[in-house]
Amino acid sequence: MTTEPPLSALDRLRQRVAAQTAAARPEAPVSVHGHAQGSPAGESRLLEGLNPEQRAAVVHAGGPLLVIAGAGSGKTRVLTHRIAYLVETERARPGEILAITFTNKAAKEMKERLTSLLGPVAHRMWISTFHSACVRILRAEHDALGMRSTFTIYDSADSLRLMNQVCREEGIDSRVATPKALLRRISDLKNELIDPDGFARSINDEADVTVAAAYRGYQNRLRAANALDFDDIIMTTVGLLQSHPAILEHYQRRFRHILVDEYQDTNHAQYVLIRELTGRGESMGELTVVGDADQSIYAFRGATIRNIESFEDDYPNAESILLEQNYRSTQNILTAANAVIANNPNRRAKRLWTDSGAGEKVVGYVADSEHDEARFLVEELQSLSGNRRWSDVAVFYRTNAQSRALEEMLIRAGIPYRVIGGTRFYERKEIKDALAYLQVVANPDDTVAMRRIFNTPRRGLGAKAEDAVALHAQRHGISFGAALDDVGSATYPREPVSGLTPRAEKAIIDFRTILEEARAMAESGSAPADVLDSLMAGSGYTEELRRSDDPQDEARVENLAELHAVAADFKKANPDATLGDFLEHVALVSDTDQLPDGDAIDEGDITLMTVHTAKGLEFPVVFVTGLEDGTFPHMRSLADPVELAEERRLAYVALTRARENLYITRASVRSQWGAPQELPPSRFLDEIPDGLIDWRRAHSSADVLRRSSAPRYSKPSFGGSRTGGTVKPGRLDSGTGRLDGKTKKAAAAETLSPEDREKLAAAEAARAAEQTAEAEEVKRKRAAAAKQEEEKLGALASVKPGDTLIHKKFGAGIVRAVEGRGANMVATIEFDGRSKRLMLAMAPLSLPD
DNA sequence: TAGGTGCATATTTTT
DNA sequence: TATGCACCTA
Repeated sequence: MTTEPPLSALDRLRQRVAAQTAAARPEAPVSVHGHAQGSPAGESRLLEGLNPEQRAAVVHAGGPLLVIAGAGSGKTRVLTHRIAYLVETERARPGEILAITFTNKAAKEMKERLTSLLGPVAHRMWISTFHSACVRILRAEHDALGMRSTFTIYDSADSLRLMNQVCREEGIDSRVATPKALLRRISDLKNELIDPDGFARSINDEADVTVAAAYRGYQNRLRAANALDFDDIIMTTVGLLQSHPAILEHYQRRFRHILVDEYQDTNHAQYVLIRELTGRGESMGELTVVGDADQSIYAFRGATIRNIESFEDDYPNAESILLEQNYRSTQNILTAANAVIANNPNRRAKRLWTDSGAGEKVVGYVADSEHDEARFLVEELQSLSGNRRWSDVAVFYRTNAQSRALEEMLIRAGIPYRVIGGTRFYERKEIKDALAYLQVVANPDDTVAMRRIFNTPRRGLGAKAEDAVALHAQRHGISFGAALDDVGSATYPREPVSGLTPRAEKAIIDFRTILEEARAMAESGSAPADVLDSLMAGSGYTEELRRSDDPQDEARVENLAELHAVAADFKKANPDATLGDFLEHVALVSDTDQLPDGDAIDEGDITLMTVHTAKGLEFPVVFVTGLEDGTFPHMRSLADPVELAEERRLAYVALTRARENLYITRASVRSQWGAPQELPPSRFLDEIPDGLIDWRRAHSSADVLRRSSAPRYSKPSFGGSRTGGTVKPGRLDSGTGRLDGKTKKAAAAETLSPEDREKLAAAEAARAAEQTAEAEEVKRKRAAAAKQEEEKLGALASVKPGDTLIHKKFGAGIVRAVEGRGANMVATIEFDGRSKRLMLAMAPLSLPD
């Protein structure tokens, strides 16, 4: 990102013109105004090749502008060209521009495009996500907030830990209100800009009293820890601007031009933030928002389509421009997508079209199982392999769990792939631990991080020691971290922490020393990676992982090495960066940002991701899998028309990612956590006109059996119904693309030295011997368990809705529903107002006497 | 206090 | 299926 692109003819011209105009007007160093080479006289090159609507959006001046941009209609092009055009025509200086995106990746892409259009002056613009922009403002204005600039950003896992603490300490019964549900509520409140006081005033039922207490307790603790959660970042910024007119004016003056991408995904807080920054009346800044209500897929996070739908009411003199011409997909793909989205009620009519021709039909396949679906995918990939690069292909699914079956088959076929998202790097335990160490170094008051690592790795500090320190902290109104300073000796007027064994005291003092050393390093400007090393070595964290014989811990060491590399890279890209900057980067950057950027890959891998992650991307070949009612649309949306509409928009997003070839597949039986379930076709499939689909297989085996009035409950047959096309592993060149975590491992195994390989073999032999001994024991145990289970199942197998069962913990409950069979039988049971899904084989359930 | 076991819980989606 | 928490025991 820091390397500058090579000079193009345009660049050279730009520099020459810039030199001329700079002499006349030092304010505008980059104007290419008036240059007319290769374009109609007097016309900017930035308008070339735009259709009339796009052009209108680029040149629009004056009042607020709403660009409704259908999928693939050249939205990013319009945004970047509009910004460049503003600068070129001298209506704006680069420093006056604030462009907001939702993802770091989109921001990065926009920066790159603008740099290539305008040159390095693009760096003077603020092009960032809502969250980074707000953090930047908050760090600059921390004094006005009464916070230290070293504040920590809590991710949802940190928030959850903190909420658990709140529940424990405030005596909130976590069965009445789970910490997760409380956080959900609080997040909604923050997105609506309602603070604890505001909420307390509006309470009207008993349950809200708990929420109010939790909210207040949670917020107080965040403050005490000098920390903000994700939602706070926006809400606090809005609060800051609203309560400090001088600061607000400063930013209003600075950002004369505000552009917001994906406006349909803004929530109320973000909406207000933009409104405040834009200002009103005479001095109002120029606002451009771009979005597509049909692609709003983040309502669950507080996004509201209302913002885009009522833009014209919010800004009465607004102009709207509709971009319907699609430059991405074939007409068949667009017609399919249009047909699906047309089923959503109350939407503003919009129909994408293209002049690029009908293209191929959409290919459909009905599989018997998720394995069969994966096999179809692999077979198609193999037949494509001659004329496509792997990186042309993307496979989408509704939920991350679905990637598993696909991955297994891809591995078997030797097709290189990468999974975006899933178990995120930064959510791994060892990474969170390591970051907690760094966080505590940067912000000693960060209680969540401090308590996380207090006894990690184990240093003999258990609950007792932790309680003693926490009590001391509470008694003196200081943070947990500050309380550690009072172990052994203390600063007047405080006394030393009491209630610690000498052993615990020693352990704490050692722990403190490690942190102090690291803090000294950080303050003297050491690189974050070096601070990390010092902490991991000093605390014995890496050592403990290395000694462990859990194979997972080996991967953990590798992950820590990866984190080290990330820190080193960051330092390289930002030489002046502090430890705090690194932590901020990590907190605000998602794994989605590791998506390969277009041309950076040659052969590459195929890409697997959720539909949400796919938003904003495009691929020549797209597989949309799992089109079953219950999978996509998701189970939880089936009963609610509002949620179902969001699922449909999600389907619309999925279909419109495809440029040339679109595949849609479903599995008639899919196993979700163990139990196979038969699922009907997705309603979205029915919404696609039949003539558009080339069905390779239109019915599952179960369908066929049922039709020929075969016994209803024959076991669904897995695969086997298709002839030919057996998978031949190794038939394909698996590509020289970059390696992801998985392929890397395989590569490592191949490059082992002979000695290492011998060692490996010996270790494996020893393990095998051990295992045979263990296996006997395990077999015996398993037989006993099976017998027990069988006895229990025998008693419970006939349970049906309406029956009463007794649970060891929850007491008597009424069975509401029963799913699955045999060992996988799951019952939904209602206990005293709370309903639980329990596995009959596992749960401590018994029949009433 | 550590380590084992049992069991509940989860599968939406993310800055 | 896999993970993580809560409880119990050594």
